[in-house]
Amino acid sequence: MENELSKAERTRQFIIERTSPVFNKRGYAGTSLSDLTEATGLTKGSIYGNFKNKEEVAAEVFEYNSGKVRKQIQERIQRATSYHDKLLVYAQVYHSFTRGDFIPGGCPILNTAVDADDTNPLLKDKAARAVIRWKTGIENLIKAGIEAGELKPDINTTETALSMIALIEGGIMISKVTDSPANLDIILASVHNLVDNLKL
Amino acid sequence: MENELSKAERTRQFIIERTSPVFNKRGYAGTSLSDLTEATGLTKGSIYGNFKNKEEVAAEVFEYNSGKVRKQIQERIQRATSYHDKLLVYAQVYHSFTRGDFIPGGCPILNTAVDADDTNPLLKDKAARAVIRWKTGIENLIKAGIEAGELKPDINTTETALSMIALIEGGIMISKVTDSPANLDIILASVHNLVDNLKL
DNA sequence: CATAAAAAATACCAATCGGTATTTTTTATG
DNA sequence: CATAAAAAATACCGATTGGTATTTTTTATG
Repeated sequence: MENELSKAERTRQFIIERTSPVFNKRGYAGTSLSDLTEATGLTKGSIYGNFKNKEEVAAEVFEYNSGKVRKQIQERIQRATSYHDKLLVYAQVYHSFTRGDFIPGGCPILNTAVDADDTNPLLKDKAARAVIRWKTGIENLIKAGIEAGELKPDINTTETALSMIALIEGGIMISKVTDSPANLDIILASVHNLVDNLKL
Repeated sequence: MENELSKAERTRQFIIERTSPVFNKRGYAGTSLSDLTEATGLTKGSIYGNFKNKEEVAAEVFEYNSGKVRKQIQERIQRATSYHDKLLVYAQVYHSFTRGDFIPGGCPILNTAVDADDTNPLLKDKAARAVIRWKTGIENLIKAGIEAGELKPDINTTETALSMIALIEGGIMISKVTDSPANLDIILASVHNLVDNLKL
């Protein structure tokens, strides 16, 4: 085997990529094996040769989708110079997310959390870890901004982080269900304002 | 027929009440006909004698669940005297919602919106209307509070209403998936603060 | 208390569900 | 280019899906 990725690994990746919008739109119970064969052009035998079961595909699809969002955000945060601008990234990226088809079906964390919290412990745990990782990331940015003398030293970091995430996720839900990207913009303006108020 | 409610109407109501937690927890696709017969103790024939299909049960269950939440909130808002206190109700009621089993499965608007927005137009529309009704209700409270000389006259009512809803719904998602009611409390403190800042 | 209507249960349907065992095809390598 | 291993397709499984037609039971009323 000369290739950097084995055939099996490439097919796994192929299945994940092709089925990722299906799981994100239809949820775990709403996605059937025939949805997977249809999306990939492969047969059930081939899919079950590469994954243990439907749940394993869904789990890897979640990692793929949430990782895609996270990397995009991280990239923009790294490019931003001030901590204020880094935090503002969150008020900006979701604007474009909801318009184009960067992630068809919307935020995978929101979708998976709501889909799985009463039904699928594995997926629920993955969604929970994604939320906590996100929260910790924001908290660390705020703390670093405070230490850099850029942000107010008395900020409640946890409350700020949780509120930013809640605003964004709630905003995505509202804008998607009402078919109104403008509703998300309005809520993102609220996030923008919240971040502005952190400045010294 | 002497009774105020016909037998058929009583059975319909019985089916709705018994299956409401199932739909709210498992979602539309995740709820099967046998879940419905199990929850009610009735047979498929009986259920289909009272409802056109599964979708009609789910639709009425959503109205039942969301109406239950709405009525509870309306009651508390009516009891509050100032507009400030009326708005604060939103920062208070969800505290208890997430703890006890007032609505097993969490907020039906959030659940149905995320569950249905890419799959079921009927349920999506019902969830959207519930969101818009909620938003309008908050906007009207703020406007009335301004006219009463109780709140700042330059409040962006739409932004405030949408942000409150987003915070609450995002907060419910976060607290449920992380199994941490405390996370919701923290976010509700943010809602409280937001409402306080509306005061003159 | 007979009777008719309404409601619920029974019995059934084709289609699809998630999953597996086996066969065929593709792939890499000596 | 033969060969063995890996991957994909085929064929199959019992169970369950949403839904319906029919029969039985319950209910209200004259």
